[in-house]
Parts: sequence; structure tokens; C-alpha cells
Amino acid sequence: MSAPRRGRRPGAPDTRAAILAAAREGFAASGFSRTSVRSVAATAGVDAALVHHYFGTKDDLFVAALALRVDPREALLPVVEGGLDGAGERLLRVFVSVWDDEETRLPLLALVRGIAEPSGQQLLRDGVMRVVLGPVGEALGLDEAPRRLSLVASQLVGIVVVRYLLAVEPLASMTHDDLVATYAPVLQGYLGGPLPG
Amino acid sequence: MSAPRRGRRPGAPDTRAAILAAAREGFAASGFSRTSVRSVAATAGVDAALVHHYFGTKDDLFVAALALRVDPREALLPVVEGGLDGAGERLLRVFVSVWDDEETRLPLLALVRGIAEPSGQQLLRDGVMRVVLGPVGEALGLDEAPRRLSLVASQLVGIVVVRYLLAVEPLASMTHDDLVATYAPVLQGYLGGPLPG
DNA sequence: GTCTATAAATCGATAGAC
DNA sequence: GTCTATCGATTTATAGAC
Repeated sequence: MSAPRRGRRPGAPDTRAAILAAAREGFAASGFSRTSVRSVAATAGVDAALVHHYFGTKDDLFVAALALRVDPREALLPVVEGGLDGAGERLLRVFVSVWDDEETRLPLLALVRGIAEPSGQQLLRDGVMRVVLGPVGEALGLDEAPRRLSLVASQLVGIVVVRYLLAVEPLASMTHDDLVATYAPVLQGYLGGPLPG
Repeated sequence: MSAPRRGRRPGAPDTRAAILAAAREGFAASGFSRTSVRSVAATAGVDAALVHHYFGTKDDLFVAALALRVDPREALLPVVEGGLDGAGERLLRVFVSVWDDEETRLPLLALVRGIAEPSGQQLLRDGVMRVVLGPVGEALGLDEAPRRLSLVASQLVGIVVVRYLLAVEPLASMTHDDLVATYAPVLQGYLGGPLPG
């Protein structure tokens, strides 16, 4: 048994928050690849090693900077594990489960609303393509992955805007099952179907 | 009885056009909320009250600003005239011709950037569903028109955001023909294919 | 002019001292 | 909790061969 702790905890000052703020600023301004861990550390006034100490890898830092309640990489595991067959449907199931949960939807909507400004656009691009779809395409071993994934993105982003942001009926009220049944063949075609050209 | 009017008419010189140009410039550069009626008036070199006199509310001004080159009902005629068969492809051809023309794209992008705020959302909803897709569904005599049209909207809006706003590659650089070939079957399915439920 | 080889700089990440 | 030192990989730039 440990004695009840008194006074100031060993915990961090505001260093962690400073790093997070610096990361958000950097990622928003310059995008993921052009924002180095070192530059984040410099902005926060700390050493680069501290960034890793608090947040792990650079990917982890980015996810933390987005302030999401779910770790996309974890949520997308079931999508990837089943292989290409039925990946469209599984992707949609994860998609609606995340977006229909208010706890996760609200931070994501905040991200989407940043679409008006260049920094928000950069964040969205990296968030959607790099953190969410990129790993999926890699794990599925897609051919022409960038092309296919940008098609998938175009449909998913459209659903986000029309269903969750603009709340256009009747799409906004469609059940999970109907939504999955409607879009699964389309996404499956984008992921694995023939491509023109 | 009023005496016959003499001298200079109350009518406008080119003031109306000047206001419209100023509005277009402001909305395209800064979006709806950050473009004040006062700033539009100032750019046009007139009084703010004149803006309201010519165009009514700020929303009206916005709509007028983006209704410049193309009349949606006119542009969509070829889509509607051919009937349901091939309507997806014809809709896409009109879509890309409008969005790949900078003259029409810039004001439309200003509209899209308004999705961050409720007023902009309302304008976008009306713009997409009532002005563009609504008449199409009506003329084609679609069954379950609202449902089908919200599906079509979800894909078109997604293309707008990913290709024209975020400029995600390779979708952003895809040729007209490839884009049409890719999305036409999907839109055709939304318009005329089977629906779950 | 084009391609290859190599040098220099930068980056992500880890281990260990204080 | 914080920093120094450092490894291994990637990228960028330069030089030289053909």
C-alpha cells in the first residue's frame, strides 16, 4: 500500500500541452511530412526526445493532435484483417459506427469545418488520406492504391458532408444497414473493381 | 396624381454590376462570413444601403454572386432531355464542365467553404438540392427521388471537396473522360438502380 | 543531356545519464 | 521529467562518367 500522495504530483507541467499545441500548429500550417518532430520540439521549447517520450511515434503525435476520441488505426483493424473481399462493407460499418457516435462525431466535425482555411485543408488531407485510408490501402495490397483511395475518399467525404454536416434528408436518417447496403458495392468497386484508362 | 418625371431616371448606371463584381471577389477570396456587406459596398465604391437596395439580404447577394455564368436549369437541360438512360454520364459531363471552368469554379468554391457555418450550410443545401438536383429528379420522373438525389449529392459533393477543394491526387488531375467513366456507373446506379429496404 | 555515385544534411527513434 | 548522444534510414545536393 502506498501512502496517500500530497502536494504537487510528479506529473508534467504544461510541457505536454505545449508540445501538443506546437504539433497542431505545425501540422496545420505545413502538413504532416513537412512538419518534423524536431521543429515541433523547437516550437514547444523542449528537446525532440521529449516529444517521443510523451506521444510515441510521429504518427501517434499526429493522431493526438487531431484530438480524436478513437485511434483510427485501431478501429480499422477489422477492415484490414478480412482481406479485399467485403472490405467495402467492413469499411462502411466502421465508418458509420464512428460517425453515428456523438462522442467521436463532434471532434471529427470540427475537423471538417476547418475546410474553409488552408491549414484546415492540410489537416483534413493528412487525416483522411494518410491516417485513415493510406494504411488501409497498404494492408490490403491494392494496385493503383492512390487512385482507388482517392475515389473511396470522395464518396466517404461526400457522405460526411451530406449526411452528418448538412443533414440532407433522407440520407441523414437512413439506417446503418441501408446505408451499408447502398454504398458497400460502390466502395467495393472503387477498391477492387476495374479502373478506366 | 404625380407630375411627369423629368431629368435623370432613378435607374442604375453600372452600379449593380460593380456591386456584383465586388461581392464575387470578396466571397471567393474570404468566404461568406468574412465578407461584409460594408466591404462589398466599399470595394464597389457605393453606400452599403445600395447593396441591399439592389439585392436584398446578404444571402440574396450571395446567390446572385454565384448565379453568374450558368443558369443551372439551362445547363442541365441535356441531362434531362435524354431520359433516365445515360443520365448519370450526362450529369457528370455537365458537372465537370462547370467545375473545371475557373470562371464558374471560384464562386462555387466560395459556396462550399461556407459549410463551416449554419448560414452557409443552408445555402449549400438549397444550392445543391433545390436548384441543381431537385429539377433533375423531377424531370426524370424518378421514383424515390429524394433518396436517390441525396445519394447523387453525396458523391458529387465528395468529388467537389476531394478534387476541387482539397486537390487530393490523383483525383485532382484525372481527365474528364476518366472521371466520367469512373463515376458514371455509380451515379447511374443511384439514379435508376435498385435501392435497399 | 542523362544517369550514377557519393557526400551532406535531416529525420525518426532509442538508450541512458542526471 | 528532461536532456545528451547516437544509430539507421531517408532525402537532398553535388560531382563525375558516359
